[in-house]
Amino acid sequence: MNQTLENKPLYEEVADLIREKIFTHELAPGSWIDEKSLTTQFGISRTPLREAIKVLSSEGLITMKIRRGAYVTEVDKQEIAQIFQVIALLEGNACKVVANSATDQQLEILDGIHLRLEKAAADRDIDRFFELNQEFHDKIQEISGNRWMRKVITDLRQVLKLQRRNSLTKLGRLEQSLQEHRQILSAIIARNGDLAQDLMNNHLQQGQVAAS
Amino acid sequence: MNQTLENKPLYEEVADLIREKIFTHELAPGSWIDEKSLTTQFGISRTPLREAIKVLSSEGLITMKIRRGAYVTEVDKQEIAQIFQVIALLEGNACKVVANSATDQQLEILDGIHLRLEKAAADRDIDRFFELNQEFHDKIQEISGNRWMRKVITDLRQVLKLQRRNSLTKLGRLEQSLQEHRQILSAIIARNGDLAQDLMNNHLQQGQVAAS
DNA sequence: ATTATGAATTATGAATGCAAATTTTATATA
DNA sequence: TATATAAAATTTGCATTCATAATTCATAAT
Repeated sequence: MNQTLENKPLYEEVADLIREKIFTHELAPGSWIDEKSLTTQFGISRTPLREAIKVLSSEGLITMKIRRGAYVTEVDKQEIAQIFQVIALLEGNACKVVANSATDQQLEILDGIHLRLEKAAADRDIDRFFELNQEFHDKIQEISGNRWMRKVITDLRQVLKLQRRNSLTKLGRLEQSLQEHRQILSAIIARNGDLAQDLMNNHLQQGQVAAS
Repeated sequence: MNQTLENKPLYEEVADLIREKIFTHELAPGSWIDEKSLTTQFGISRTPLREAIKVLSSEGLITMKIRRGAYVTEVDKQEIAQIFQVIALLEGNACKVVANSATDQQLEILDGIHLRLEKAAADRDIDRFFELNQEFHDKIQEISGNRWMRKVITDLRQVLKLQRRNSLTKLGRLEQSLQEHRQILSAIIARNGDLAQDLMNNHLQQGQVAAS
């Protein structure tokens, strides 16, 4: 009966907080992680902090140097390109799976998200656009149903977020991106798996170019 | 001048040790990780042990339950299939890249590994066969040059190793596997990227079937 | 005999303590 | 002034300690 009501272990909350700091560049790539500073900032001891650092390290967000502390990972352009390549491959495949095997109901949900995405774009509501853009991609992965692929994509996207200038930031690219989403969705609804795959793959490769 | 000669931080060594225990099923899937037992076994304190556990947890090898310890992850058949799917997709792509852009020298190295693989198979040297099989796959990934793809594959392969009955264990499958490697290598050497991709993809999907 | 209650034990999560290594600062030497 | 050296301060890695939650065990009630 006693369902553990507890929230989260402290080290996970701390990991979340540090992730935020990294993504906002309050902790910029290459910068040193000051344990003492963070413990006083969070009002905790070093133990859960160091556990959090280890987690972030194995996620690739933090790089540890032996006996000289932890640093925010720096990713160069080439690595960004490599990560995009992997994500494009995986999300492309997810699109194919969705096109080939999603239920009509699922496609309706996807269509709904896209509709709201169009609306946000029309309203020039950038934040909402980003949010729904993410939701669109997420939903495709969810429908495709491969938990592990999803985990991989999530982890890699996280590493991409290390760079400040993310894709799609330019308004022009936004318009282009929307156009591409339309095509992807059409291909999926038309049950054209191969086309959907190619389009998504291309869509993500485009994003990479825009980011550089 | 002072190149840090130090080996590894303790928590990493401990993580390696626990990984071994997990792969040999000395710590079987679902079993509880007894911290006290491990600390006495390794002659260390709980701090580095718990850091190691956190790392293994974010690798997916260990699952933490709040306030009730860590357990070796159990993966069901469906998840194994999903992981295989992702690996097949990635390694297939790696093959394509290699076929399309490897230097002749690199192909010779690959050919050399395959030769030794044939030899091991002829000698019925199973251990050596496994080793070289792994090396063949690794080398393809190395040549394809995508560091992040490699990391993803390595991590996923690790999770696959949670199940005892791995692919290729049957001798019959070994013969079949060798045959498939031959074809893959041929396609690569023939610079037929699409074929190489399909063959590798298939090769890995076959492995999955054999594992079930 | 079976279930419920509470005390004793054990395990987890987190803070603190300590030794060794690194970095910084101060001082001496060329 | 620039460089080398030594002392001081900081930081890291790991061990230990402590509070609280979970489990086990013993006892009592039905």
